[in-house]
Amino acid sequence: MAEAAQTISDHIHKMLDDLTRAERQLALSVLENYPASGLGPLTALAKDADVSVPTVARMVQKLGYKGYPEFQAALREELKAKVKTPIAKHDTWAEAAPSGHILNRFTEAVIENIRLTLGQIDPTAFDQACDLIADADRHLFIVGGRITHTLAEYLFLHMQVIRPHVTHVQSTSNTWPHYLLNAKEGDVFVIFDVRRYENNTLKLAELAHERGAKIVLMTDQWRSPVHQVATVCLSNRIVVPSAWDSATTMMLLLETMISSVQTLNWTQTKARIEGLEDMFDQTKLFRKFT
Amino acid sequence: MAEAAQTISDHIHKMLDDLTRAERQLALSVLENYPASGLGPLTALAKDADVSVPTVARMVQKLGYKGYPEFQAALREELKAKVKTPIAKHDTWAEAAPSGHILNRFTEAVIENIRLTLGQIDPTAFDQACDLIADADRHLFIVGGRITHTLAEYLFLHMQVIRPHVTHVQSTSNTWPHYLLNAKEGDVFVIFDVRRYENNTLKLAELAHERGAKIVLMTDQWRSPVHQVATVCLSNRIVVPSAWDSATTMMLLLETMISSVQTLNWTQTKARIEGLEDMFDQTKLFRKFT
DNA sequence: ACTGATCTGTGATAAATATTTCACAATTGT
DNA sequence: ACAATTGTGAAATATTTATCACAGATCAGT
Repeated sequence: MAEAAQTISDHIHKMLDDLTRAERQLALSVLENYPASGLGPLTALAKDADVSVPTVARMVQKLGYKGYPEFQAALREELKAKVKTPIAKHDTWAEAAPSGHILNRFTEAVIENIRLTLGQIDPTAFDQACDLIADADRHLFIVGGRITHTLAEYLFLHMQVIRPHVTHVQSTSNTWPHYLLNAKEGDVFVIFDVRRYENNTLKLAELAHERGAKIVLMTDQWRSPVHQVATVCLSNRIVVPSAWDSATTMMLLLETMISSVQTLNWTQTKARIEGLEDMFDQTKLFRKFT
Repeated sequence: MAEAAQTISDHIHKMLDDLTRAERQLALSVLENYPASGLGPLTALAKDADVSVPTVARMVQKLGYKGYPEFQAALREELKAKVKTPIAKHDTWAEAAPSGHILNRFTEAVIENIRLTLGQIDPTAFDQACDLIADADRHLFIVGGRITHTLAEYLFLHMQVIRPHVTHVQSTSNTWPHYLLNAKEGDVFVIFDVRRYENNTLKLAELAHERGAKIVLMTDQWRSPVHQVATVCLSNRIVVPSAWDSATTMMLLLETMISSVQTLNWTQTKARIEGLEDMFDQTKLFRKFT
């Protein structure tokens, strides 16, 4: 046990580079629900990680143990030690960092934001927003501000794959009035607006509303003035220990929305995705992953 | 084994009265450092509790298990569940929605991603990354791919405020070689690369590495090939119930990083922020329509 | 203090499982 | 096409578990 004070989890993590693919797959599986999985029989672990028995035997030795039983014994020792420590509270997310470390403070705040945001969300409103966004008969405009335009673009990138007739508008640009000319009754605007609320965005929203468009607003807990003309308003907690606001909660909601919308018209979407993947493959834009 | 609802520890406690002296002695030893001792071999447990082997076998059956292995399996299951529990107390995040609703399923997955990502992150590496990014003497290049470029831009927007000499590079664009010409030894590249990994990004990273630049890599749990030339590699869990991967965990890490970097050179940053705010006000960039 | 019933440990053994290791084929990446 | 990796199936080995008979210990009640 020359490996000093580091946990086996650390050790495995450090060795990750020296492991081959199957071994790494196994290692990640061990870490997945650590340490329980490593305490069962070797064969069970192999099946769980979807690798062969010899692979497990090989990796354990590569990690420096004489055999699987010795590895298990080490795990048990660690578990025994860990339980004894009264700091078993899970307020440390990054276990290797002190609880006052920014990693833990920030994560704690974000989780709290998520809890509060989700706790007061109206599932009906959420579903309604998804329905609107999924409806390919409506042109979809996605509007972001100075900071939020990255979120808007994230949504745009995905919607572009899922459905036709999507436009990304930046409210800080002076070209958005041109886009608005094309908007007709029943079209949908997804608008991002958090403090400090932007006048451009409000103006855009009002004009869109006048033209009979539906508005889905993604805002913060104090709600942008846009909410007065919004059909659906989803408000997020965004306060974190930082000089900035957090977009993480909104990102979560956004991705949930993307997942939901995609499910809603999967049949129509599937072909689009496959076509796109083919095109990417053909142009070799990406490297095939395995 | 109908006692599904309660923990094995509880169960043992309850049975304590029905046990004989040696069995009780054994049971207490099991509870002593629970559950580690029960996960080793039967003989070890017997010796540990200072009872005989048959006593262990007898007690296990008295507890209602078919044999010692089954008892161990139950312990492992409980351990597995327990590790997850600190967060799982929020069975339903969106209280108004059924637990099967996508809002709850998705959030559950993201929280799990966060837990796993933070759990295996190396705070030293994280701090090192922050130090590199905070160092105004090094030019900072931020590189994103097709999807990740929104994250890259999010980082860029903030870094632009916090420090000078920041450049946003899109690896999918064919203009990035021009940026690379300006990179000199000691400069820092923050590179985003998740599956499916992009060849352009890898090429860019390799060239940057050759020029002596430091590379901070934000990638997924399988790690982009860029990690071979990276100074710091931060890997994130990204799997969610969706056709796409989740960027939420990475966003969290990113914002934590921004917060940390900003704190590191706050004195230098403060003036920049104030100056910028003034400029926004003066140019009325956001008030055109008031 | 005695008795009888119950509990417990010993040592041995058979049965069951788990581990380790082969050689070789299939697969993968370069 | 070559080298490295990985899986397969099997067999040998090692370990663990379950159980037995029996002897000693314990204890309650007389």
